[in-house]
Amino acid sequence: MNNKGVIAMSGGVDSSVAAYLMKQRGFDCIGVTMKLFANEDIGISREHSCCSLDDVEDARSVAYSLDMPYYVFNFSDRFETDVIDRFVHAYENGITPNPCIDCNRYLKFDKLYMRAKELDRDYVVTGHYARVEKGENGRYLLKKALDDTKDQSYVLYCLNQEQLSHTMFPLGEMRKSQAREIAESQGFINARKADSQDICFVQRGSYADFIEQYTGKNYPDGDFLDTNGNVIGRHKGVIRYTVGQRKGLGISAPEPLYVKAVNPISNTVTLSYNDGLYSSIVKAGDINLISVPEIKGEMRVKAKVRYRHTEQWATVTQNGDTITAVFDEPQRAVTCGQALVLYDGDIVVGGGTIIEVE
RNA sequence: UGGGAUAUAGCCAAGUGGUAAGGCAACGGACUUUGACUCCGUCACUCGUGGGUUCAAAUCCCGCUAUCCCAG
Repeated sequence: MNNKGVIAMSGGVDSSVAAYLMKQRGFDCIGVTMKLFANEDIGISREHSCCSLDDVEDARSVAYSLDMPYYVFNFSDRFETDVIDRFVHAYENGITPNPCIDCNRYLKFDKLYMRAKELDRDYVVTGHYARVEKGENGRYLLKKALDDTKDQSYVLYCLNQEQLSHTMFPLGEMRKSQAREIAESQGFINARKADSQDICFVQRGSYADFIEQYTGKNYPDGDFLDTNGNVIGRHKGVIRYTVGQRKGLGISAPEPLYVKAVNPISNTVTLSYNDGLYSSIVKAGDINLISVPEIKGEMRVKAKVRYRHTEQWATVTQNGDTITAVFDEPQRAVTCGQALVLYDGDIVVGGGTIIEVE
């Protein structure tokens, strides 16, 4: 292991501070911004995205002030195939993707990691709020950030042992406010920049508009169904709905209605009242286990079914490449395509993509 | 064209003489490095329509219109 790293710099505060901290620790780092999508030059400005080329100047400025070499890597091909296409296909199939997870899995900790190796650099460094530690059992552990209000371990559950052993998250022990203070004291141009949010490649308008533009397809109207199969209205195309959604249904009822299921085959969307949205059994596939090589028998964990979900007690079992979680309490609007991530205290046990909900 | 009932916001709906509740939907904002959820805010100078009574009418009276039901 050498002490050379590649810092993924988005142009935001966090990755800038991460770069600063690596320098403080005496690492030899270069700053890199991944160019992930095109169409930057047609006047679309995106202030709050995590990886827009508009942010390149900020990243470059910070790298310069840290006296750190800085490059832009064009990963837009890979981003299109591994993030955008997956995103689009998911919605077309009535499931709800989390593109941030794919971007981490395929871009930051795969493509970028490979590039780092080519450059004889052992570490990929990002501004994520999470921690990596070597466990007593010899495995590298992914742990929650100390600042649990900013914890991002959920979107990192895909990292395997090799990746974790070559990953550093300098902000994992830090509070967001501290990061801002450092950026401020260093005079970083982006010290007061707003936190990023929303899907970075959806420039403006809704993700559904993006999908229609991107594919050139038209997703036809169809029926809204109640839980008995009665037609109660018309939907505007299956890609515009996700389980648990309330807004935009346009149907008045005694109580708010929510999307219970999206069925692209029949081109229908089933609606129910809030009561009908709860489920206890969640099955996930395409799993990645971190703290243990496998789950033997039943394991008590806390689990999350979406990024911003407080962990809930569950009992999990593994069956090959799938895990099944039975929650102590039914969970609301568990959605296929989102990740099921398991925690043992601060430690990420592993996770997978939700493929079945009962 | 006999009888009865009902007309309040996009939808449902309270309000029977004292100056238009509430829910749903919609819209706006907050929250949030995924989609959602949630929270906060806005949303009838007006009660089918034309008259009348009254200090005061969505509320009472008369005509008209529309819709529904029962009879034919």
